[in-house]
Amino acid sequence: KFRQLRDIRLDDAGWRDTHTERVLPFTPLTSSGWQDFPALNDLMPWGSPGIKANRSWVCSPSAETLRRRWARLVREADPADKSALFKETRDRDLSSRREPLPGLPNRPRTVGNETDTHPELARVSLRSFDRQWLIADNRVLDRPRPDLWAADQPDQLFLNQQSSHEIDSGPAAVATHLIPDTHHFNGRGGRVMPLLHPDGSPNLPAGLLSHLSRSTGTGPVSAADLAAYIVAVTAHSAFTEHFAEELLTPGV
DNA sequence: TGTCAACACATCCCTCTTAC
DNA sequence: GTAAGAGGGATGTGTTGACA
Repeated sequence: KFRQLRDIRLDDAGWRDTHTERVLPFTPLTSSGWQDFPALNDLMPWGSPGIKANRSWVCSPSAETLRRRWARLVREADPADKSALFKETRDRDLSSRREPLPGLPNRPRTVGNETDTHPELARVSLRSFDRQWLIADNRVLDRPRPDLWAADQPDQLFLNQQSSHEIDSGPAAVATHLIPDTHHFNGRGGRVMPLLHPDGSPNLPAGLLSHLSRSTGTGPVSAADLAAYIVAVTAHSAFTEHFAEELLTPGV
């Protein structure tokens, strides 16, 4: 039923997906049925890497620990010590000014001039099945991914696939309702595909749900139904073992 | 139109831990 | 002791948007 969604042609540069115009590496034809299925990117076109703080102190299993760290940073009077505590990088330093993340309060001061000792905290998915607290502040996150924060909503579901490294065991995709870290999948990158856009509309090709509703004959198919189906098919080791050779090229 | 800063993405490197 | 994997972080390259 999905076959018509994947239409790949050969050109001078390699295999090109005619829907996304993405050039794919040469891969041999297989008898596993891999080519018969759509890529996850085809079903959920919008994706993003997860958040990347580039400093470990902003994340902890304990919210109280983060409050203590933040208060210690804000109260530090020595500029050198404050800089060391903060761990300045190319993208964030004590003088950085940033727009607030969607849905979070504005903090107009730089971290260097901050006086509020109460940080904004959020639950995030640091690794698969590893939920932790994060200081949800654009001034301390090198790659905060504002789009993901904008898409955070009660019915949201983030699917995550390994997009940059091969996998040879375990599930080929994982799901979480919390905003994932960039290394959420297995500590090695991964691409996050939200089920819903920031405006609440499904992150699916136009007409897909109605097509599935008609072709399956099971009644209305919702975005959540499709996400559950994707997880049921891909998020277990049997899928990875069956398509082990194909998964040497990252992407599900 | 050119410059610059911010951002996106991928990749590489270093350190530490764990298994053998 | 050594190799492999995991985790954290730096950085190269390209894109985009603001602004002079």
